[in-house]
Amino acid sequence: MVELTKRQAIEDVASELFREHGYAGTSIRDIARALSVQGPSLYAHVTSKEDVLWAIVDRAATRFEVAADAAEASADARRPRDPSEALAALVRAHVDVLTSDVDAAGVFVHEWRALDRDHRAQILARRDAYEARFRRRLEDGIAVGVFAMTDSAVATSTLLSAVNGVAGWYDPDGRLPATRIADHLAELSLRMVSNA
Amino acid sequence: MVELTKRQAIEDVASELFREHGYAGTSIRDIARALSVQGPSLYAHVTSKEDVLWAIVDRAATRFEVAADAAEASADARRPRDPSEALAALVRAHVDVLTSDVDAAGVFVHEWRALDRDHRAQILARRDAYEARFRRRLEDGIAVGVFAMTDSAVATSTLLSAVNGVAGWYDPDGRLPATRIADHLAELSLRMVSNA
DNA sequence: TGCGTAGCCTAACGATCGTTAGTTAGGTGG
DNA sequence: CCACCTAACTAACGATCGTTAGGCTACGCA
Repeated sequence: MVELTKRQAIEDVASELFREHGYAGTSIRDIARALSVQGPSLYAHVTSKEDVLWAIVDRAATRFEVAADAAEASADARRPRDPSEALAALVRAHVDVLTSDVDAAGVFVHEWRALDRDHRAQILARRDAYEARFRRRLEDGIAVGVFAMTDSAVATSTLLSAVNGVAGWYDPDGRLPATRIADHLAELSLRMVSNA
Repeated sequence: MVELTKRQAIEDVASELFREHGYAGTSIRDIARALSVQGPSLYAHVTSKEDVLWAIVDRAATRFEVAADAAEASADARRPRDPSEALAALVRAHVDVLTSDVDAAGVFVHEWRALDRDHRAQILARRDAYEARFRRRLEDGIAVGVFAMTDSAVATSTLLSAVNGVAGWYDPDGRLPATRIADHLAELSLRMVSNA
């Protein structure tokens, strides 16, 4: 076991199981079994099953937000007012986070519905804010003339669906290294919205 | 009740619930309650819960396949050996099927993991064959020089993730009619893979 | 009028769910 | 050596799961 704390080990194995079988399709005892422990033993480290889901989703969301902060800051410093550069940086950052922990990212993308009302509302608001970053860059590009699309809202959703799709097939031991995939997705994303 | 048979009514309401809460997160009694009926009453029309999921997924898969058949035949008849035309037709057909029954399509896209071994293997094989149609058109386009991309496998997966994303936000009563969305997705898809 | 039968009902089965309570074993510091 | 604490354990709770069995009711047709 490479984890520092038992709590972290629980979240890691829960991420894997939640991603494979879904939150509702995974029992506390399933998680415990993967850790060679009896079900009720987990409650020494965890207050509820939903608490585990929330920890995973919250952490993943934060990692996406922090990576996007860094990407935008660096892109704006390197080439100010260049929407292509900014969008490419956002996409690469997103794919980096995604590939660095596919399980947690997959849970973040697909299992937020299972959160309770408050947590779900909270995560939806953050997801909206995150999407708005991408849309803003698209609209900057339209204003400058480097991007063109029929509807920026549809394009934003489609772009994020495209990049999130990586969580569905990325394999850490696969043919393509993560950086190559990030570059590729940035290329596809840019072409998708670029003017002519 | 607009459905012809009770069985169809069950599948319709099950599609909605499976899409919203997932297969594992939906009980037989949940489905029955939505039909104002007691849980066990459903077993007069259904042999198991998995049987309902399989009916929904199988039917959705068939609708995608049939629509793709028609789209490719018509595109090849109208403009033979035009990969752009063929790809656009495939994308439009896909989005048409998706928007004509978002619930069933959403279940097909996300809940196939919950199928039992045989059904899951069956659906994965058909999904691979379906994806291969898109990839073939991409590679045709590369050969002719109208398309260009680093990796056709990655581009195919990304393209299908992008169009499947529509299932996540499409609203029949929303701002955009389905045909407009299909056109838009075709536009974005074509630009994503087109050569310069 | 009588008979099938279609479609629902209630009762109940064993299994499993998330979770609580109380207990035990093993290691650490005085 | 003993007190303590950590982290696991077993037992059990009420609820709910998918599913089976058997009965009641209302309608179609002779």
